[in-house]
Amino acid sequence: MNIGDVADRSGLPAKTIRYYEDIGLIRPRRSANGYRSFRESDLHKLAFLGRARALGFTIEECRTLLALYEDEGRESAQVKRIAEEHLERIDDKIAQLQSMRATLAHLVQACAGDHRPDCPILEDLARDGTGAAGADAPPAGRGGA
Amino acid sequence: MNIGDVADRSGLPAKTIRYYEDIGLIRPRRSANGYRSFRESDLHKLAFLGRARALGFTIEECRTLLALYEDEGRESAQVKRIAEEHLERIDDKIAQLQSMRATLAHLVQACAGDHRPDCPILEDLARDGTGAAGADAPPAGRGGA
DNA sequence: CTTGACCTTCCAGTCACTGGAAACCCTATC
DNA sequence: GATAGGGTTTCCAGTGACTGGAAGGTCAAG
Repeated sequence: MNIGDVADRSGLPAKTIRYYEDIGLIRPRRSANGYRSFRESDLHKLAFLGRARALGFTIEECRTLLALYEDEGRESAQVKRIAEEHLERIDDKIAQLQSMRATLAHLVQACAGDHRPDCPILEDLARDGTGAAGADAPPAGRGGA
Repeated sequence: MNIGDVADRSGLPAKTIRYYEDIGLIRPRRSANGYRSFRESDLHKLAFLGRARALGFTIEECRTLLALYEDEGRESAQVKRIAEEHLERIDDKIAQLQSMRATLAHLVQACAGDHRPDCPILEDLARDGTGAAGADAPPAGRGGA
């Protein structure tokens, strides 16, 4: 198979497949003309990678998962640990986005959205929290990170 | 104020503040010794930017929001539109993460996580979905090798 | 005069691609 | 044989929003 075929069958862009070869995730052979020549096993790996990426695993995690997949002597605990860590990351991200969402939705709802300049959204963004107040100002750590 | 002061008071790293100057978000003056010299208004802008970034607005959106903030003749509708678009992006992202989360949580739950190699997580990642099913699969034997 | 904290610029790296240029290869048609 | 059109190759550069680090200038204290 040439790269276009595996791109079609794996759903990954040819560019991405070349990139995956670049970083050593796959090692397709070469035909006499210099074209990459993919075997079914390469396609299989690429599909694996595509699904792992779709679940949000990083490239390095994908590399590890692929290695575990090919290691008959793996322990499922190794795989599970990676997945659990990733799950935690996802949960953190969701929480962060939901917090953003709540604040933003509140502001959007409060904004008239008409021709007048008064805008609660801008007012909130511009509110003073620089510790430049008269008294001592405790740093109000607000959602970030 | 020097950059360290505004960094402390805005909560932004000095590196980020320099970067914001680089891309034209702020324009601090310079002291005779070449140091950046920040006024209260610069600090105010940086705090504004910090909060907008914490809500997930892109740098370009921040640039626009800042311009609107300084434009007395703005219409709140302009601000609201930006915020609403961003809110939609956030919702999309949350949905995507929740879908990942659901799949992953299911797999993690199904995995024994012990010393044995059998692993539903790997099995799922490796499941065949390459369109190479047993029935009609014309060999794509084209070109080279 | 030295120390150490602060500041400066510039370059490179992050992550996972993505776009584009210039050139080569292969097949089909005229 | 020429040409057109696809597919493929490599390499370079850019994305977003910083972040790390090197090499050096500035300043106040001791």
